[in-house]
Order: sequence, then structure tokens, then C-alpha cells
Amino acid sequence: MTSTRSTRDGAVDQGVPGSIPSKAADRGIPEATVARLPVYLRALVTLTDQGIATCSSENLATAAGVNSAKLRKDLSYLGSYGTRGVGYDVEYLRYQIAREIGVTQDWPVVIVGIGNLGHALANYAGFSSRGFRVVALLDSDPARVGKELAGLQISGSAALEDLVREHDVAIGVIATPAAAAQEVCDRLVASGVTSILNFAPAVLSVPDGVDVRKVDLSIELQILAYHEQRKALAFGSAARLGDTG
Amino acid sequence: MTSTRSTRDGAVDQGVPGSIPSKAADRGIPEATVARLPVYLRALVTLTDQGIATCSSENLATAAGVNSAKLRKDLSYLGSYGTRGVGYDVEYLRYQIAREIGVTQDWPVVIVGIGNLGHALANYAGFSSRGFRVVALLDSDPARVGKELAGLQISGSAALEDLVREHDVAIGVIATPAAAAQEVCDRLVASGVTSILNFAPAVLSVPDGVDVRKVDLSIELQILAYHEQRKALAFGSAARLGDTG
DNA sequence: GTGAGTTTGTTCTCGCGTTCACAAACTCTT
DNA sequence: AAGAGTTTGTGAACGCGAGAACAAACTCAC
Ligand SMILES: NC(=O)c1ccc[n+]([C@@H]2O[C@H](COP(=O)([O-])OP(=O)(O)OC[C@H]3O[C@@H](n4cnc5c(N)ncnc54)[C@H](O)[C@@H]3O)[C@@H](O)[C@H]2O)c1
Ligand SMILES: NC(=O)c1ccc[n+]([C@@H]2O[C@H](COP(=O)([O-])OP(=O)(O)OC[C@H]3O[C@@H](n4cnc5c(N)ncnc54)[C@H](O)[C@@H]3O)[C@@H](O)[C@H]2O)c1
Repeated sequence: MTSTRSTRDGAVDQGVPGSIPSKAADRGIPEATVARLPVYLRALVTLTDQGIATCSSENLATAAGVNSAKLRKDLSYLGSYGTRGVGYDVEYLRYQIAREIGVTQDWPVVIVGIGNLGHALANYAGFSSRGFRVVALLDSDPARVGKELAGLQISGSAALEDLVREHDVAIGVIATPAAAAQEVCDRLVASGVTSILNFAPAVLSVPDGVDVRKVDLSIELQILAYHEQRKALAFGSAARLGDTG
Repeated sequence: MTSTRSTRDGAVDQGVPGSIPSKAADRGIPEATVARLPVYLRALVTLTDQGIATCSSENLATAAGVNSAKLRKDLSYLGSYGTRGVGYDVEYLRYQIAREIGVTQDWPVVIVGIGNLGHALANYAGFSSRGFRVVALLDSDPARVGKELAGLQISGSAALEDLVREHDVAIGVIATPAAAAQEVCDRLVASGVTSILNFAPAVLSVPDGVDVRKVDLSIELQILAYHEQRKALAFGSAARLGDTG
């Protein structure tokens, strides 16, 4: 009973018969690298917008906010797309990374829980330009159902299964209160969703083969608070809020 | 000129004269552990709500979605707050972690950029219950300035410096478009902010001693997309969207 | 009080990720 | 064409974090 392999990981080492064409290097890009590829992609888009056609690893690393050695090593997992003595063709590399990540076409996405956060997500324009298309909005509150938002009508949560299957959705976003998150998650998974982005402050249990990533604003702030406190302590003066009593 | 040490890190090894009272162990909690403490805190609050007064590392680890050995090792960095053969007192441990993170009092926070996302953040109730209090909302759009939101009036961005100093704000949240993020960041830092949570898809440059954490929805989705694509490829059939053409 | 059972705190080992450093490969000038 | 200057791709060293395993410390029953 190892099961219930929850948050973060992305192992994805299902048995795999024996397909995958040529490069063996094509398998197993380190997780840390995968997490940075989108950053490189974003930096390359910015460079393209600035009319820059070629860049060195140093240039790109600066734009992405990382070390150039790390960048080169990361890119080497994809193949040899640079030219020694010259650098990288921005447009070509951009396409290669987009292809590797899998965002050369749009992925259909559903958002469940159209409250404060769900509204913001639904209205977010950055989706479509980065490989995703919101195909359905779901909420359990009858007062919200039927309202239009970002060109879509909000559906009742009873329609979840049908909508996921109809649009062949693989990726679901949960923006409900924490108490509803696990139930919503279970229904998404049962309908065929195999990747979940969770904004609710709750730990989700999912079967093997389903990836969960979480975004938790409070956690990020608390990490900052920890370091902030240490800075305050380091300077001795209990100026900001140190006086406990 | 190493400077411009950007995103993530949280080294915080300023010189430090020679204060810090007793425990030497009090210094240098591993960053990976710091990132998990808020998760444990959340799990303990949930247990408290369920009326549970004592728990084993196994219980708590399950609630937090981690391995029990990892949990125990993490907690050992804070001290010995458990009892062998018994477990942990939920309330006591909760307080110790909250104290270690620095959220026994509220930190004042400003939010800059009150658009789609800024509105959701301002309305978010989870802030106050987790050690933070939003003290100011800022936007450069005259049409938004003066509007009331979550009990606060939105201020024009000219007021940034004054508000940060007035409330002695250490933590700032950036929810502006990417193009404005660096400028807003610079102004926050110049006013005394030393921790920034950035929602804009942009790399921020900050001086040493300032911590930046970023939350990027698109990156999270793209990481999911990568694994999703691999799952699709692993099953051979190019069912979902594989047919490139 | 003693022994059986339970659970923590810690040590040890292993693997991953980061970084350095350099050979290989390319361009450009003369 | 050859040498000087660049920049990539990668081998090797190093440090951190994850997890297994176990001794120390506690409770409870008798
Ligand atoms: N608003 C923020 O800035 C913010 C920040 C961090 C985390 N979060 C988290 O994100 C989640 C959503 O936050 P919010 O502020 O939008 O809350 P909200 O209460 O405004 O919205 C939640 C929505 O989910 C719907 N819902 C409830 N149960 C449902 C179900 N079973 N199926 C479908 N829909 C359901 C509700 O009707 C409501 O519309 C919460 O878990 C919150 O903790 C929010
Ligand atoms: N909405 C989302 O779900 C979402 C998701 C991920 C990332 N983001 C990012 O978060 C940021 C905000 O997104 P949004 O959807 O709220 O955008 P938005 O356009 O709705 O809001 C941006 C707000 O920032 C204000 N602003 C612009 N320049 C400013 C300045 N210099 N000082 C102060 N205020 C300024 C604008 O007036 C506007 O009100 C963007 O960078 C976006 O890419 C948003």
C-alpha cells in the first residue's frame, strides 16, 4: 500500500511498452529542469517581442533569472539546439521548448469553483497565449449558474462529468473552498482528468498516474514571513513586531 | 559583483554580530523544511478544529501529505517538542511552529495592482487567519482609485511610499501586469519592503537582503502539460491532441 | 517495579541537482 | 588557410535533501 502518492512528484514512470522513436535522451528529463522550461519559454517569447533573433546562454540565463551553466545543462536534455561560438536561434529554440513541454497546441481546461479566485482565473488572458483554453466553468452555487463570464456560461456542478468527457479534458483547476476540494478532485479524476492544479488549502489524495500541483498563497507568504522574522532578529532591534510579551 | 541575486533562495546570511540567545540550532533551518512548516501548521489547525488534542508523527504526516520520517526530521530542527511513546500535543506544536515561522502576530501587507487577481486577493479571507493583514491596496488606474474593496479604499500608486512607511510594511504583493512589475518592485524596495510575492510573469531584480517568491499559474499548468503529454505518448495512441500534422 | 509496546529523535546512506571547468566546435579576421 | 576569440555541451566534484533504520525515552499493564 504505497498508494496515495500525493502532491508534487510527476514521476510518470508507467511501465511503457516499447514505443518512443529515436532518442533515448528523450526520456526522463529531471523534474527540476521541467519546472524551469516554462521560464525559459517565457524569456524567449520576451526576446522575440524585442526583435532579438539570436542569443547566448548568458543572455537567456539573465532573462530567465538563472545561472548560465544551469541553463545549458537544462537545454542539453532536450538535444543540441545551439551552435557553438554563436548561441541559440530564439525562434527555433522557442519552438523546441514549446514542443517538449507540449504546448504547441492548446490543452482544454476546466475550472471548478467560480468565486473570487475562479473569476480572476476565468478572466485571465495569459491562458490562451500559453497553451491552454478554458472550455468550462463550474460552480455548485445555483445563484452563479447560468451567469456568463469570459465568453462562457457557468455550469452547475452536476454537469462536471459530461463536460469533461465532451471536451476530452485532461487538466482541471480547483478553486473551491478547502472542504469541497477532495470531492471535486475525485469527480474530476473519475471523469478522466489526470492533472490537477489545486488552489484550495487542502491535501488531495489521488490515484497513481494522476499529477497534482498546488498553489498556496498563504504558504508563500509564511515562507516570506519566516525570513522576514529572521532579518528582524538579526538586527537585534525588535522594531517591527518582535515584542512578544 | 555577484549582486542581483534574484528569485528564490532566502539565504539571509547577513553578517550577524553575535546576538541570538541560546540554541545554536535555532539558526539555519533548511529551506526545504521552511517550505513545509506552513503545511504542518495548516494540518495542525485542521486537527484542532476536529477536536484532536494529541497526534503521532504518522497522523500528522498523513494530514500534511508527507512521509512521517521527513516530518520528524523537520520538527527536530525546531527542538524536541514531542514525547516519545506518546506523540505531539497539537496545540503546543501549533504554537511552536507559528512562532518559528513568525506568524503569532499579523504582518502588514500591501497589494499593488487591483485588477482581476488583486480583487480576489483583497477579498481573500484566508489572510487574516494565517498571520497577515492587508493594510493598503494600490492601483495606478484613476478609474479604480477611491473605490472601496474589502473594507479598504484603493489608493493611487503615488501613495505607495507613504503607505509603506506609515504602516511599516515589510511584505508586498505585486499583481500588476508584467511590464509594470519591476518598477513597482523597485519602489517597494526603496520604501523599505524586504519581501515580495510576485504574481506577474516577470523576473524581478532585487538587491541582496530582499526575498522574492513568485507564483506563476502558467508555469504550473505547463509543468502539468509536460507530464500529460508524456502520459499520452506512453499510451501510443495520439488520441487527445497528439496529431501534429 | 518490571517488561512489553509505542513513538520520537537521530544517524547513515543514497540519489538528485547545482556548479565548476574545460574540450569541442563554430565564426571572424588577416 | 590558420590562428584568435566565442560559446556550447558535458564530465566530475560537491552539497543538500529524502528515506530507511534504529536506539533512546516514554506509557501502560500487571
Ligand atoms: N481568493 C484568493 O485570493 C485566494 C488565495 C489563495 C487561496 N484561495 C483559495 O482558493 C479557493 C477559492 O477561493 P475564493 O476566494 O474564490 O472562494 P469563494 O468562496 O469566493 O469561491 C468558492 C466558490 O466555489 C464554489 N463551490 C463550493 N463548493 C463547490 C463544489 N462542490 N463544486 C463546485 N463549486 C463549489 C462556491 O459556490 C464559490 O463560488 C479557496 O479554497 C481559497 O482558500 C483563494
Ligand atoms: N488573473 C489571473 O488569474 C492571473 C493568473 C496568473 C497570473 N496573473 C498575473 O497577475 C497580474 C495581474 O493579473 P490581472 O488579471 O489582475 O490583470 P489586470 O489587468 O486585471 O490588473 C492589473 C492591474 O494593475 C494595475 N496597474 C498597472 N500598472 C500599475 C502600476 N504601475 N502601479 C499600480 N498598479 C498598476 C492596473 O491598473 C490593473 O488594475 C498579471 O501580471 C497577470 O499576468 C493573473
